[in-house]
Amino acid sequence: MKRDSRLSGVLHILLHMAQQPGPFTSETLARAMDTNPVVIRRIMAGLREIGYVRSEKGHGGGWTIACDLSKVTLRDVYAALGNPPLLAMGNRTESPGCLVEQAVNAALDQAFDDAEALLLARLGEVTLAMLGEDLRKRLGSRKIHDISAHRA
Amino acid sequence: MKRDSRLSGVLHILLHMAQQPGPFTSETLARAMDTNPVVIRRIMAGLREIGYVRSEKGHGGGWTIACDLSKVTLRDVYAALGNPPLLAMGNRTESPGCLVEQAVNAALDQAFDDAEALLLARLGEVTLAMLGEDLRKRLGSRKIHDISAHRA
DNA sequence: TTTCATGTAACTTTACATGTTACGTGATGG
DNA sequence: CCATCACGTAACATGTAAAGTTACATGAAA
Repeated sequence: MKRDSRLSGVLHILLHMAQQPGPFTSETLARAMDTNPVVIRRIMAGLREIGYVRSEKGHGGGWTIACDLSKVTLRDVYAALGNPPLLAMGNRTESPGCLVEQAVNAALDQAFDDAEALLLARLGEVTLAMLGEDLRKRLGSRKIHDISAHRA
Repeated sequence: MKRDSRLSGVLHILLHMAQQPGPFTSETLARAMDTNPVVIRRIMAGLREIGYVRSEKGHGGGWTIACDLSKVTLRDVYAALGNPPLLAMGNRTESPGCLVEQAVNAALDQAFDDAEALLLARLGEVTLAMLGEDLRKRLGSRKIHDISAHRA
């Protein structure tokens, strides 16, 4: 299975956007992320519906952050993506008639559920603002990289 | 990505085998698991190498449990499968030059690593013998299902 | 020496994230 | 008003990995 990197991707985008005034076109963001504009629009669609970002068409259009970064957690962003599966493993059959399989599922589900809960809790502890803070530390004296400067 | 169900599958097999004396052919196990004999051999291969099960060719051959069920944990079985990925999500780039992506990775890795560690710990707490105990409770008065009875 | 059962390679199928192409919608600016 | 820009979205292509299938070799038992 290919690993789902949408959460990683969308956070990358948001953090870039938070570093300088927008709006940003899908085209610009795609160049910075080394991917396709349509992919950007796809993973941003959920955030737009919830209102974390806004998008404008036409000249001077593009994407803009429309939320309080200190109020939105990584878990919120994950939810905006539609809560995709977190674990790469699962049960063979979800509601088996076989008692043996029921026993196996019960044991695995306990471990799986615990791990999922912890992961979601951890994501819920980190806000986008905290991510931005951490980035600022990493930047140190270095100048911020203007993603709009990328030209084909 | 399709969900990996090998751990679920191999546990199902082991638990079935623990309920009655062997050996069991891949054919028989495949029928009970509603899958293909080759799939059985594949997921059992790792367990054989470590010595949790043995396999014999020819007449009267098949698979036999060759370990102390109270000594082998679900984590051990998982390891025997080759430690496949646990999480369905990951970072876009593992060693990014972009500082923004580094900040994102750092935040996500912390959550990911914690969740993986917890999952492995939970799997390490459960032995195959404990699974068998749980199964016996679920069986209650019911008679055990003889998987060898399946006939095409 | 025939039959049975595993061992394994090679191929097909399925599922899903990602990438790409094409075209529609609406906003801006001349 | 119409050409351009940028998003919205459907449709299709690609890459990857698990699961399923076929084929055949190896070795043990009757």
